[in-house]
Amino acid sequence: MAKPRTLNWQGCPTRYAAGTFGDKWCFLILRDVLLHGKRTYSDFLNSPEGISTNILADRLSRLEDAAILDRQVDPRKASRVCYFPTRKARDLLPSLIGIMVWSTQYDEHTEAPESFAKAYRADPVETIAWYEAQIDRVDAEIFSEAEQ
Amino acid sequence: MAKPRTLNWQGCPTRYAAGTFGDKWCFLILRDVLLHGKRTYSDFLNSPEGISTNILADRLSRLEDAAILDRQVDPRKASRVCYFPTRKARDLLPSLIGIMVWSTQYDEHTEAPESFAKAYRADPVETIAWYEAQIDRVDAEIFSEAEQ
DNA sequence: TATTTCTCTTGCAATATGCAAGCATATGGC
DNA sequence: GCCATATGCTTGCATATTGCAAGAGAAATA
Repeated sequence: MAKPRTLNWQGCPTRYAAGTFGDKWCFLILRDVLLHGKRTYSDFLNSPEGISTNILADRLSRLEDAAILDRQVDPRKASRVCYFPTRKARDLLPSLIGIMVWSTQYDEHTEAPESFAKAYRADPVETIAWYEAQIDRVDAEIFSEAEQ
Repeated sequence: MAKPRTLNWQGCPTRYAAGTFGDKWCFLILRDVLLHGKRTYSDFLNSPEGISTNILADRLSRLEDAAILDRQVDPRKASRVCYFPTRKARDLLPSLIGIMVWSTQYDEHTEAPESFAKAYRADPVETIAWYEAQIDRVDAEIFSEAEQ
C-alpha cells in the first residue's frame, strides 16, 4: 500500500502549499536543503531534530514527486544519493526566510543572531540572492569534486 | 491527558515556526483568519476542507497558546466565540501571501486569478497593506455591530 | 419553558509516526 | 574476486494522532 498524497488539495493556493510541504518534517528538510547545504539522506538524518528513517524516506519521496527535490545518484559516489533543490524549491526561499525572521522576532529563546533579521530588513533582495548563491556553490562543488 | 506541545522546539527559527503552525490545519486556519475574514469556530468548521471538530478545537487552542489568535466571547452574541488574529499572526501575512503566489505559479490547477500574483509582484507592500486593512475592517465591524 | 445555536468533549476505529531491525546496492581493501 | 563497510532505504510493531459520530453544556430565541 502507499500514497494517495495530495489528493485534490489543489486549487486554493494555501491548501496547495499545505498539501505539498505543510508539515513539520518537510519544513525542516526545506531548511536543510535551502539553507544548510544538506543534500544526502544521511545529511538530513543527522539533523538535530532526529527524524526517523521511514518518515525521512517518505517525505523525500513526496518532495521529489512535487518536483521540489531532484533525486540523483551522487556523482562522487554511486552508493549515495543527492537531493538537489529545484527552482520550485528555491522560489520558496523568500517566504522561508520571511518566516525565519518572524520566528527570530517572536521566539524568546531564538538562537538566531540579531544580525540575521537586521540584514534581511536592510536589504531583503540582497539577502535572498546571497542564499541562492550559496545553493549554487554547494551544488557546483559536488559536481566538481566528482571530476577528480 | 493533554498537550506537551512545542516541547523545546524553540531556538532554531525554522523549527520554531514548524512547531508553532507547521501543519496543514494551522495553515488553513491562518488563511481563514488572515485572508477570508473568518473569526468564529463555525466559520472555520465550514471551510471546504472539512476539518473535524476535535482537531479544530485542538488547533485553535494551540494557536491561542502561541499568541497567534486572541480568543474572546463574541461581543455580538455571548454564546459565540471570536478568534482574532494578533499582531504576531498579522506579521505572517507577507510570508503567507508569498507562499500563495508561489502556489499560484506552480499549481497547474490553481484557482487563483492571474491578477493576484500580478498585483503582488507589482507592489507587494501595497498588497499586504490592503489585506491588513481588510482585517481591521472585519474586526471593527464585529464590535460596531455589537453596539447596536 | 422548550427549542435551537454554538462551542466544544468523548469514545472508538483508522491512520500516521517512532523505533529497532534488517535488506540491497555500491564501495573499498585485500 | 571476496568480504567488510557505507549508504539508502523497507519492514514490523508499539504508540500517538486523526477522523468520525454522538452528545454535553451554555446562551439565545421562540
